[in-house]
This record gives sequence, C-alpha cells and structure tokens, in this order.
Amino acid sequence: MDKTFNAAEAEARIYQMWEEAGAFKAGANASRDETFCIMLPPPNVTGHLHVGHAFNHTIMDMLTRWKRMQGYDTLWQPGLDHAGIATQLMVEKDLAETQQPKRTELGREKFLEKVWEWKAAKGGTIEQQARRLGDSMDWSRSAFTMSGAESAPATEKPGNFHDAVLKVFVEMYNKGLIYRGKRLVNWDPHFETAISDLEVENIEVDGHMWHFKYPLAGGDTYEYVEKDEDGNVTLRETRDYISIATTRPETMLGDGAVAVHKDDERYAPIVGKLCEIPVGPKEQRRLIPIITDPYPDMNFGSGAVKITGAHDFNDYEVAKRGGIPMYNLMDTKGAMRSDGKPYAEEAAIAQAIANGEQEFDEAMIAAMNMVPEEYRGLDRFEARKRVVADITAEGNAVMTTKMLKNDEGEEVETTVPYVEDKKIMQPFGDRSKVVIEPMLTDQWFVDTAQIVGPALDAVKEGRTKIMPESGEKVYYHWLENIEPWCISRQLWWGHQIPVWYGPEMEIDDEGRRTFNFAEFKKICASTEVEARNDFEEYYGFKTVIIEGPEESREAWDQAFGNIALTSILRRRESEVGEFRDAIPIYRDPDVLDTWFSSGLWPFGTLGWPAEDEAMKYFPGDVLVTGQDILFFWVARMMMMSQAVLEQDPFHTVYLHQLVRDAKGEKMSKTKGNVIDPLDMIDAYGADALRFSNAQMAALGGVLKISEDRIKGYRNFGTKLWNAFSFAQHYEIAYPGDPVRPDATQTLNKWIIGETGKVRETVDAAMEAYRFNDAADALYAFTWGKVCDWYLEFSKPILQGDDAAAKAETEQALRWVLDQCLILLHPIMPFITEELWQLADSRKKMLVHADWPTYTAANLVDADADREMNWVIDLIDNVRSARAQVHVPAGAKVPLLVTGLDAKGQSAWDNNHVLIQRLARIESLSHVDDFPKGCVTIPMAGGTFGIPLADLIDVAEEIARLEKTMQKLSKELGGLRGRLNNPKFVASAPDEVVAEAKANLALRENEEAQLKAAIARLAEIG
RNA sequence: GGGUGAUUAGCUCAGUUGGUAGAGCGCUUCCUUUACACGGAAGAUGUCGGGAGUUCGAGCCUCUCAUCACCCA
Repeated sequence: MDKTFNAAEAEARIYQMWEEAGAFKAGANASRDETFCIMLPPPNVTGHLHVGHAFNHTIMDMLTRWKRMQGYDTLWQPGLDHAGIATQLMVEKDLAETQQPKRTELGREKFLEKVWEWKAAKGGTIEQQARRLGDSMDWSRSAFTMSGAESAPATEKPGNFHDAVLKVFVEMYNKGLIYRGKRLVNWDPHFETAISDLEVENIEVDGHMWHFKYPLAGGDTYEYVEKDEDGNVTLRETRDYISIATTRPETMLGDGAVAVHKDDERYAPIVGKLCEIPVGPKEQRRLIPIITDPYPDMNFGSGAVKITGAHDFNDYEVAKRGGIPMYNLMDTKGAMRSDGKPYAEEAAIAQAIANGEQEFDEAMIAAMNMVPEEYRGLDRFEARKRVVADITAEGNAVMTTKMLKNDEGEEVETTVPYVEDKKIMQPFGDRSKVVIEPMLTDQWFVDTAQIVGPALDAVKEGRTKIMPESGEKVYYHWLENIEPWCISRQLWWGHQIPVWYGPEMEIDDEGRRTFNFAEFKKICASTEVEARNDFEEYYGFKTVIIEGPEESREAWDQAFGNIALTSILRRRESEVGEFRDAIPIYRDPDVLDTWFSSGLWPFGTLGWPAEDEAMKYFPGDVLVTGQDILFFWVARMMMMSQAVLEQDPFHTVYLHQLVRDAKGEKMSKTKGNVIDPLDMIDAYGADALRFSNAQMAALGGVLKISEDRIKGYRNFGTKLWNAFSFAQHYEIAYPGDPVRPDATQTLNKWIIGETGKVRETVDAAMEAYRFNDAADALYAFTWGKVCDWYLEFSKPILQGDDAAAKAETEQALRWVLDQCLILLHPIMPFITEELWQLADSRKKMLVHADWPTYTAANLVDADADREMNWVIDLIDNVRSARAQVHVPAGAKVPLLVTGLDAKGQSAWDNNHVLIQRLARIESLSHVDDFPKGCVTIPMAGGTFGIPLADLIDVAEEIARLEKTMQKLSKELGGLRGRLNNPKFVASAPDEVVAEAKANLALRENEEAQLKAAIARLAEIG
C-alpha cells in the first residue's frame, strides 16, 4: 500500500469504473420495489460548480448512495436548465467577442441556432465538474428543459421536455389558470424584458428626496396648520400649493393624482380640489385631483404622495383603487417615450379625463404619451436632472436654508432647494445590474391564487415536510400573500408561448363578417398546425403565419389591398375572384419564464407527458436546495405538480443556507474570497470536501466553509487508510466480504457492539437529515474507537501465541474495518471504494454493497462493554497521572492496588496485557497500604497507585489531587444539593433520581479515595 | 418598516422532548515507540450576549434589552 491515498489519481479511475459499470443507473442494485428518487435542481446550462452545488450535491449523493446500498430502486435525476436570460446574455456576449453579427441582426431563427451551437460546444461543463465530486447521478438520463423544442438541432440529445411545457401551458390556459393582462411588472431596461420579483435585488443606495410645490388650480389658497402631539399649533400659514416629496421627479409627468390620508387634518380643506403638476410647458400644465387613500403615511415627508400608477408598485395599487389613469412614460429601454401625439394634444385629453369630461379605458391610456417634447427620448436619469432643474428654475422647489460659503469664503445663510440625502432601496436586475423600472405592460400571468391552495395544504397537512421547520412559516407567509406570476419574457431563448393571434371576427345580423385589429382573437394550442386549424375553422378561411403584431396590419394590407375591413370577405368572394391570400395570424413572440419550465422538473424529466416507465419515480422523495430558491422553484413545483398531476412532487424539502466563507461572509469575486470546490478537490480530494460538507450540514445551520476543516478531514481519510495499512502490516488475510465472528474475546465483543451502536446512530441521523451527526459519529467511531483503542488492543493478540484468539481477532478486525468502509461510503465514496478493492475478491463493488441492518441490541455485550470501558478508564487515568508527575513517557512503572474487588480483578486478569502495554506498566502488586510517595488513581472497584519513591514531588502530587478534588466537589455539591432538596426527589422522574443517587455513590467513593491519598501525603510532607 | 434566525472555549460551530456543556481547528508540554508526524500522549480555556420570569432544576421554555445576519417591503 502507498503511504497515503492518492486522491488525484484514484478518484478519476474509480469514477470511471463506476460509470462504466452503470453503477448509478436508475434501479442499479435494486433488491426491492420501493423507489427512492431525488431530482437534482437543474443548474443553468451556462453554470459552473460552486461551493453551494458542492454542498447540496454532497447531501443528495449521501442520501442516494445510502438508499441504493439499502437496495431501493434508486434514481438521482440530473439535468440542465436552459436559463433564459443568463444563456441569452452569454451567447450575445460571445457573438460580440467573436465579431459576429448581433442578435437583432441575426434574427430569431439564426440566433437560436447560435444558442444551440453554443450549448453543444460550451454548455454543461458543470456535469463534468459534478463527476469530480463523486455524484452518483444517472447521467444517461440527463434532461434538458429545452429538449424537443422546435429550434433544437438534430444533433441534440432527444427529449420531450418542451412537449411537457406546452402541454401544461395549454391545459392551464384552457382551465383559465393562465391569462393575459396589463399589470405593473418589473422591467429590465437592459434586456428589455419583464422579470419576476425574485429576479430583482433590492440594494440600498444613496439617493435624494426632492420636495416640490404642486400649486393649487386657479390660484386657490388654504390655511395650512401643523400641530404637535399635544395639539398645539406649531405652524400656521396660508398656502397656495401642496408640498410633495419624491425620489423620482421624472415620473411626475405621469402623475394621475395627489393622495393624502383621510385623517390628515392639514389637507382636509383641499381634498377634492385640483392641483397642478409643476412641470412641462406652462400653457398645458395638467391639473390632477387631490384624493384620499389609506396608503399615504401622515408622518412621512409632507404626508402627501403623488400617484404615478404606471411607475410605482404602491402607486399602482392606489391608482387601481381610485380609478386614476396610469400614464406610461418610458419605452422598453427606460428612455422617456417619444412616440404618440404631440404633448399639447395628449395633455388636453388627459385634462379632459382629469376633469371627468372624458371616458377612458386602459388601451387608450396606454397609448397616450404624457412626456412633453423637451424631455422626449431622454434617458430616465437625464430626464430626472432636467425636471429637477426646470422646476427649481420656475420657483416650485420647496426651499430651506443652509450655511454655505459665499464668494469671499464666508459662511452665510443661503436659501437652497430642500433636497434630502437619503438611503433608498433601489431595485436592480440580478443579471443585468441595471435599475429595474416598474412598467405597465401586457404580459402572461399564472393566476396563482387559483393553484396555491393544494401547495399550501401539502405543507399544512404534513404531506410535504420542510426542513428545517422554520422554512414552513416562511413558506406560508409567501404563499398566503402570493401575487400573480408573470410568466412571459421578452426574450428569444426559451419556450415560445403557444398562443396565436388573429383579428377578431364579428358577424352582424346580415351575416357580414368584420375584422377587428384592436381586439385580437387568441388561440392556444400545442402546435402551429392545431392553432391554424382552429383559426381556419373560426374564420372559415385560409390563414397565413406572419411574424408579429406590428406586421399584422401591413400583412393584411398586402394580402387584401386597401379594402375596407368591414366588407373584406364579401368583396373578396364576389369581386376579387381569384383568391390567393389568407388571413394573417401570428404567434406570441414572448417566451416563458425559465421557472415555468423548471416547475415541471419533477415529472418533465421522467418522460411525461409520454407514458414512460420512469414515471414510477414520481412522486420523488427529497428535494434538496438553497433556502433562497424556496419561492422561485420549490413552491412552483408544488403548485404545478398539483395543478397538472394532482400530486405532491416530493415528501420532504431539505433547505440549506447560502454557503459562505470561513468568516461567514458571502463569497464574491469582488471580495476575492471565493472558494472554488474544484481547487479543494485538487488539494485534498473530493472525500475531504464531502466530509466537511456533511459535517457542517446541521439543520438550519449557517454554512461556513473552511479550508482548515477540509484539510482535517483529508487527515481523517489518511487515518482510515492507515488502519488498512495496519492490517496489511500484521499480514492479516483479506479474502473479501469478511463475516462477523462469534466473538469470545472481550475486545472483539466490545468493538462489535460499538459497531452496532454506530450503525444505529448513523441511520437515525440520516433518517432525520442530521448529516452532521452521522459524520461526527463515524469520525468518532473510526478514529476514537477503532484506531485509538481497538487496533492498539489487538496488537498483543496479533503478536501473541494464542492462535484461536488471533484468528478471531483478525476476522473481527477485518469485519470492523469493512463496516467502516460501508458506513462511510455515502460520505467518502472514493477512498472507501479504493480500500474495499484491496480485498482479494468481492461479490460487489462497495457502491453496491449491502447496507447493514444489525442493531446495538443484537451486538452489544453489556459485560464486555463495561469491562473495556473500565480498562480504557484505567489506562487514561494512569497515563494522565504519569504525565502530570512527569514520569518519562517511555519508562515502565510498577502498579499497586488496594481493595480490588472481584469484578476489578477479573477485568484486570482478562486485560492486563493490554493495560500494561498501553499504560506502560511493569507489574501489578496487591498491597494493603500504599508506600510513601505514591501517586493515587481512584477507580471503580479499587484504588490504584504508582510508587515513585523519591521521584515524587509531594507538593506537586498534593496539588494534582486537590485539583481533582475541586472538580469532584463541584459535582458532589450539585448532586447533594439536588438530592437533599425534597422537592427534587418528589417531582423529578424516578430514573433521574436513581441516576443521581448512583452517581453520588460513585463520586463519594472517589472522594474517599482521594481524601485518603491526600492525608497520606500530608503525613510525609 | 415587516419577517426569520443567530449570540456557547482563542477561531468555526454542534448541543433532538428542560436533568447540570461538546467537536474540529488553533494553543501548551512531551514523544520520530515496529499502521499513521496528514501521527501519538497529556493539558489549558466557557457566569452558554445582558436582565427578569416559569421550574426541584434552564444553554434549551416565556418576557425584555442589546448586537449581528439574512429574506421581504
């Protein structure tokens, strides 16, 4: 054997062996019908392995290997997520770097070809990296969320995930669970797409709060009164304006109202009146109403809030409640709109609306551009500056005084605009890093309110358990307040929404058909053919597919010429005669949110909607993922599985925290504290990293990865390795698959019992998802019991002449070491498999070895247990005493004993060889009294002593004994205090009282021995 | 502002129904003894964040204060 395990060489070789043997295939090693299935949270196809993956893969792999060894029909399902935005971004960057045409220049079809090319060439590195961790996934089943898409090239691995996505969309659409609507969504001006709430990061940044005056219409005035808490008037003045505070002045252009709280006495006189938005051309200043709403906080700012329904989520709610028009001010890039009619016209209409003179609807408002010409086309942040400057120049900024240096450098009181520096929470796109703009757009939504019920019930009724439990509260809180889920994205890479639009057809009383391009008819179908069939049936007319809505009118004109729509069909039939054209329809250009497809992961990967044998793995068992993804993904899988299959996708959700660095800080490239798991594997081997991961997997615990710790577990691996090297050194045969002997030797009985205990502990810990307990128990057993004691104890027998004892011990030792390998395999698969293969022949690879079922009850021999613990105790005490009185480590000393009882005597007789060897004892003599200068070692069943004659420093020995006494007294005090307390004896459970009594007796015995020893020494002293 | 969690040895953290505190690393001393120096032996260190309460008994339960972290506004 090599001196240490060569992880770098062995891991690749072993992994290859497993993979070639199909060791991880679904159902491999199955000896029973029960299935065990874990779905890997699919990493982005662009992804790389980071410490978070390394952590949760370790958990999943431990569970999978454990269940596979237990004979379950096991599947750990791998795969990749197409990751809409991330991938599209990556490919666009790649195009730019390689001087290829841009996405928009390529067009949709060509661009998608590029994405697929990119995926084939560079995607999925993470799957190779995962192999280095030892992940036992069934790679042959690796799934992809875009498999089977129309755009997929023939070279791609076949799959039907796309079918699943479309089928679910169509079904949910037909059930009314998916709708299209205009709502305020988070808009990413960089990618020009809607994104979900969860893709928004709120970051606190330095911002400003501006205070402006909105003059009352017609120069009206009112008495503005401020009072303190006691109702005393602190300010009274006549105002002709209402003061508004805002962090986003550019959105003033879209204000629809000013809101105040109904209880706010300051503004009571002017509620219902109109005020003027103090920006834009003087001639067309818009007047907006002052309304009441519960939203404004009377104590914040001036207490009055401008309402811009199209650009703020709170305002949106207020505007909806109050029927306030929501004017959209920006284009898809976040610049001020430059389309629509001249401002003067738009402002006139808006005024009519505000005055209540004109009806309005959503579509009409959406088309209106309330941006004055001077701001049109400006970037939103540039527009902000200009708006602030213009308002201030006109004198509508609220002013305050401040000490500023004048031209001569003197501090003088100066009147300046009132602008507060303020920390504001600003939303950023988690991918694009640009400021997210709330935008009023047409999007597709899942009506989550309708499907959330069963997902909530699953947890409430205990069908699905969230670990740690605190996750359940968070889950309820989120699901009970769930918002509609915006599922459309204005991207190209993804599942294109399977909805086609054509002009709405109306048939009048005379049977004349008219077509309406303002109201499109939607048909949802899983294929284009089906959609066209449906449309053609509807129109009774041929259709033609065109690109998008902007072309629809054009296409129509091209097809039919400039003919009045109302009579198109009649004229066509009678006048056009030869008929070559068709009604244009187009497919929705948007794609689905990536999370819509990954929500189907639990069954989409198993062949659904096709009938597939693999569906036996649904529902799966455990979902292991980061806490941050509970809403993104877990809740959605639960909703979608119920909505589609009416089943819960798994019974347990194991949530873990973000993996941080050793100091508990988030890892980030800018901080430079990123730990690459592959570097750790290179340096210490995958097993060490995995053990470290298992060990820190305390439920709900903070995950801090530390290189020192990983190194420590590498050392643990070496310890295990050396235990085998020990066996080899003693030339213990290793035929393979050792059988547990019927032990007669105490030490063998004892270690077999300890093995029984640890197996139970490990299984209990694994079942409770307490992986740290499993790892700690195995560490303590392997190192602390097997290596530190058992191997040491076995030496005299292995070197001795008792052939029977030797044979039994060799067999027991092989068996125990085998058990270490089996029990450690789920955590440390490589080194254990390597050691397993040292045997001459094995029935199976370790990865498929049978997980043991023996119990402590079967294997523990109470007498052997007691005896060995006594032996260990004695050795410990002798060693400790020797070290403290500075007996040279190598020196062999005689040992004395007084009052040794029968049990003690028999324990000594059975094990004296071990004791003498490990405690370096020359001989044992029974004496009535200890001689002068003797170190005392109190033990159950007798007092031991080491005579040191002149060697002993009496004072030092007294000090040592007194120190022990002190500790003992503390304990005795506690025990006596409790037992003397009648209430304790009366109210504590009997076994607790009994235990305390027994403990007290033991301690009192020890105390007596110590007292005697101290007295003896005092005499000499 | 709302929510969740944390505060235990020098450091990083365990501590499962309340029974009197543990691990790893680090540190000190000794040991290259025939599995292992990625080792062995011995050792030190804690008013379990502060305060109050419930209880015979609190690291654990309740309240309160402080500090920190994360999530959501």
